[in-house]
Amino acid sequence: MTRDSLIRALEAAENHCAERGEKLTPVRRRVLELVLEADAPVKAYDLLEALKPGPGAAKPPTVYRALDFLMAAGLVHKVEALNAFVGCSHAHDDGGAELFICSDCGSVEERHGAPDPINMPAGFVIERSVVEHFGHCGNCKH
Amino acid sequence: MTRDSLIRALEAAENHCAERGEKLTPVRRRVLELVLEADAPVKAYDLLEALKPGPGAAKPPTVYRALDFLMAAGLVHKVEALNAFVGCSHAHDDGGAELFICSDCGSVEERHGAPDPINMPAGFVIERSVVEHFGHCGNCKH
DNA sequence: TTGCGAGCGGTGATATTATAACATCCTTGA
DNA sequence: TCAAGGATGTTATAATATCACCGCTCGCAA
Repeated sequence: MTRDSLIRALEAAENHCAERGEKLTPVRRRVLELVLEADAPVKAYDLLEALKPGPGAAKPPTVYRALDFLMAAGLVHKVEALNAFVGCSHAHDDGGAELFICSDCGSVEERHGAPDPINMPAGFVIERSVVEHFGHCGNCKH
Repeated sequence: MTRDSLIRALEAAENHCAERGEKLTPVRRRVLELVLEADAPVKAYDLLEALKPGPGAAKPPTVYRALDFLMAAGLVHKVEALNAFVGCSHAHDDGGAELFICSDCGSVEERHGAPDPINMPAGFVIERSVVEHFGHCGNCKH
């Protein structure tokens, strides 16, 4: 992600939060920035490290609270199978995304609006879906 | 799961391992039994508890090794979003399953053979997919 | 101005999940 | 018998996540 698009994404995030009547506070903004800067899913404790260049080091709850907020706002997604987080420049309030994660370069592509699965058990009503595909992206193909 | 079908599942698992040139040892068998008995995803440390009625209590690596083996054999699946495990009476060597998990009663239904996602990024080759749907099953529907 | 309440973040402790590293034991086959 | 491999036992620790409590600040209304 280029410097420019990062700045644009942060502004968009700011607006997105404002629309929801919420605040993108400095901590939240900084965490989002770190997640967006990364070119791969980021671990919570790596964020923690990145946040503590000064003496008043951030503690785990700070990071997890920021991540919870950002996830609720649709600005960040959790990669459940990795216990890691990815940023998402185009916020959406719809539920989960479908993620394509390259095991070689770590890049993540996000898709939305997949149709309901076929073969769904009778009567089942989906509330939240976790869909994560691991493999090799076009650039890293073997 | 009824007592009878549990026994049949364990026998099938035994055969399945034998076909693969592997052994369903007592620890592995006991772990599989506990996972199958549960009517909801089970946590590794709950298995650990269940395994230590005696003085020679099981330690975490024991459980995780058994789970790793069972997952490799396709007898158990991990629910990534819950850090929990579900048994699977009909072993399959194909990759991941598509799971439908009821948030009310904890029941898990498993499906296979979903088509490749539409909208896949160009050139992406999927190696492993994690697909977990959370919601309400037919019996618990609101 | 004062007092209140909500939201946010700081802090210390702790819970939960998972693995590393090494020792022991048992089976199998040369 | 002996070596090799695999399975398990054991101790310790790493990695991930949450709890509970505190104090700050801001907006608002009495």
